[in-house]
Order: sequence, then structure tokens, then C-alpha cells
Amino acid sequence: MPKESGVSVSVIKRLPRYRRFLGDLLTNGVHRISSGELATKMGLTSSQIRQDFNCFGGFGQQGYGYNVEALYHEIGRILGLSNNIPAILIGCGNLGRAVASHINFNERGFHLLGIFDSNPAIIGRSINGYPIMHIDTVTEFCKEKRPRMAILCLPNQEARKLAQPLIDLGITAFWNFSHFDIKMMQNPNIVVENVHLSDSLMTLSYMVNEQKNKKIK
Amino acid sequence: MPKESGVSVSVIKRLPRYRRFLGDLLTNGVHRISSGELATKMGLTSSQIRQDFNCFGGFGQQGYGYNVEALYHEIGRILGLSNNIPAILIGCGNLGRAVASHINFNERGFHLLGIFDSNPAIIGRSINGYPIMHIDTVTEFCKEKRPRMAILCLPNQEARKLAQPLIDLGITAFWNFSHFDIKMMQNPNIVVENVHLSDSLMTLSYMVNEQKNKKIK
DNA sequence: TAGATTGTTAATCGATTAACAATC
DNA sequence: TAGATTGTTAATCGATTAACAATC
Repeated sequence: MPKESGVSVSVIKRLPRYRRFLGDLLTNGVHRISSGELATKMGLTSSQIRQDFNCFGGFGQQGYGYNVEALYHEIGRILGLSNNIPAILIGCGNLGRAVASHINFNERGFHLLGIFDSNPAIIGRSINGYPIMHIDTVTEFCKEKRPRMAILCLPNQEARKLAQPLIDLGITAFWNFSHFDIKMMQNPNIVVENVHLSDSLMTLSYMVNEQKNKKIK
Repeated sequence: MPKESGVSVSVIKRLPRYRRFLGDLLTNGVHRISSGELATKMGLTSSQIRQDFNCFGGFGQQGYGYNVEALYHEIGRILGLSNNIPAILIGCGNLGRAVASHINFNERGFHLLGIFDSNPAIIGRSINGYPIMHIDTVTEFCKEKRPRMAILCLPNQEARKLAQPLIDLGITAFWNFSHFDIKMMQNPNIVVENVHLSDSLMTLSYMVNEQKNKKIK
């Protein structure tokens, strides 16, 4: 049934938002919805919604619409949210701590095994139940526990140094909060999702300026 | 000279990354670069680079290429990075604290005035020099200090409650870390930049799954 | 001047929207 | 059956890439 191969990244990036809206509907006791209604709610076109859902095989029904609960779970399945991919977090500064305590990894397809940092003062402590270990022990740890994903909450230079060694230790996916462009590295099998907060803020800066210009005009 | 109006958001979103690479070149003492060289470095096409830069009026020179320093500063100017837009941060949980201490607002076009939260235990303290004030005083504060941008590090429901009152108080831009979709609100003059960390992680979850499927295939 | 590389126009590619026949 | 709404094909729109004349 599922024909998931080769679905474009634009579609994938919309799935979490669809799921969010469907979750809200579910909470409000809505059991069916048409692409038209959902489109209005989400500020999209009904065409786009039908096209998007059909990338994965039709789970609507003509004349009826979509079953909210089925669709919600289907999207979760497509995203692999019940897939406990073992992960490690590297860098326990402000950002690393926030990510460790703020994100619900288990509900997003991952299982966080632990946190690594070089600051001796915090080794042995834990955050949100995740133990903080010394970065020097990460090699040993990876050989034993085989994490597949690494979260990089490190400065540029340190991320640059660590990326290749981590790949050599079996890491195949990065959630990258550093400014180092991992994608530029040789290995094409590595998947990377970047969160460049500063870039995001600069984009906002541009938009605020545009806003001003419009007012003047 | 600048013809910045109506530049597409795809182009704008690439500007911070260009600036980052140009900054690196500058650090390494490189003074000129051709679109071809930069394309190789960044994994883009030289065509795209020339198209992008030309959205803002040609600052290259035929037969020579681009002056790295001039281009770096030009991009900063386009993004409005020296524009101290007054901003407030709302929600001083893990994420809010990380944003307040991790982001260099001054170098990104903003000036953070202070932080608001409802937890009495932390009111009066400060983070990274920014005072923490009670959320009940935000109305008064906005009337006096006139911030234009608000950073929302709040749960869904609280963000939903606060968005419209903040707009009424003169906020015209949001850096939104909550899951509430501010864009869905009536006012078209409001600009919003969303940082949906959970969505980002779910996208990564999907990609890791695809990775597996490919190996099996 | 000759070589290099831009700025810009044209061609291609992909993503979004519109239209409508299929069908519940 | 009639009405509604999907799934899917075709049309449009926008973004990326290719090509090349302009020019430093």
C-alpha cells in the first residue's frame, strides 16, 4: 500500500504540521474532515492537501473525506515516530540542556541514551534523567551502545572536529545546532537536519525591515 | 542601487549561509572569489549564486568575481543586522533561558530589552544581563518601551492567549518557538519566523527511516 | 587585446493549483 | 440515486539551471 519512496522533502516537512492540526481536531472530538475544511483551517489549498496525502496512498474516501484519527496515526507511522532510534547529545551548554529537557524524544522517534560534555564540573550529573558523561568516553560508549543519531549542540569548531569521528563510530544522522555545515562532507549516506537559530533570526530581521519599507512606501 | 523589493523568501533564507561562508573566507584572508569557486565550496551552482546576488543589484565585476569583504557587509546590510529592533522574550523555561543566553541579538539586528515569566521565584533575577520581569507587567512595559518583536518560548496554549494582546500592544514580529500557528491570525502585517524544534526532529526521524529502507532495497 | 567572469535572458525542472472523472 | 469529495491528470506558476553576450 505505502508508496513512500521518492516523496519530496517539501511534502515531508509539511507532515508534522498536518499531524498537529489533526491532533487538535481529535482532541476536539472531530472524527472526519474534508480536504476543503482542513485547507481553510491551515491556510492551504485543498488541492495541495489531497496531493500531499496521496503521496502515501489514498487514505480518504470519496464523498466522505478523511478519518481524522486514522490519518493522524498514519502520519505518525510515515514519520516513524514509534521507532526508538538510539541517539546521543553532545554539548551540554545552555542550548544542549534546553534540548535535553525540552524535547520529548520518545514521542518523536528517538531514544536519547545520554549527554556528553568536556566540563568536568558537570560529569556524573544528569538532566531530565539523561546522564552526563565525559566526551573522552564517547568512543567506548558508541562501540557498546551503537547510537545512530547525534545531536550537536557545540560551537562551530568543535562540531567540525567531531563530525567525522562520529560517522566513523556508526552515527548516520545528525540533528545539527552548530554552524558547521555537515552536509558538505564526503559521505552521501549521512542525513542531516540543521537548526540554525541565528540564521532564522536574521531572516526575521530582514522581514522586519521589509515591513518598515512597506509602511514608508 | 538596491532593488530589494519582492525578493523571494527562498533567496532571503540563503543569505545568512552566504554570509557565514564569506565570513570564513575573510578570516582566512581571501579577498576575492568567483561565483564558481563559491559554488564548489557551498555545494550550489554558480548560476544560483549569481542570480541570488543580482536580486540586490550587481556587486560583482566581470572578469574578476566578487570582493569578499564588500559582499559580506552588503549581505549584513540587506539583512538589517545593524538595526537594533527592540525585542522582548516571553517564557523563561529551559528553552527561553537557552535562547536568552545563547543568541547574540545585537549582531543579528535586535536589542533584547528583557524577559517575562509568571514564575515568582525567578522574577528580579537576570539572565545574561537581561532582567526577568513578571508577565503581568508586560502591558505597562510595552507601552513605555515600545518593543517591536516578541520571542515566544511558551507552551501552545499560553502562546495562543498572548499573541493578540501583544499585537495590540504594538508587536509586529514574532520569533515563535511555540507550536501555536500565529500566521493563522487575521492581521497580515505581522511577520512570523517559526522555530518548530519538534517538527524538525520528526523530519529527521523520517529521513533516518528512509535511510534504512534504502539499505534494505 | 585575450581571458575570465559577471549580469541577464532563455530553458528546464519541480512544486502548486485547477479541473474533473471516478466513486463512495 | 444524487451529492459530496476524493484521486489524479493537466495547467500554471515559481525557482533553479544553462547559455551566452556584455564587459572588466
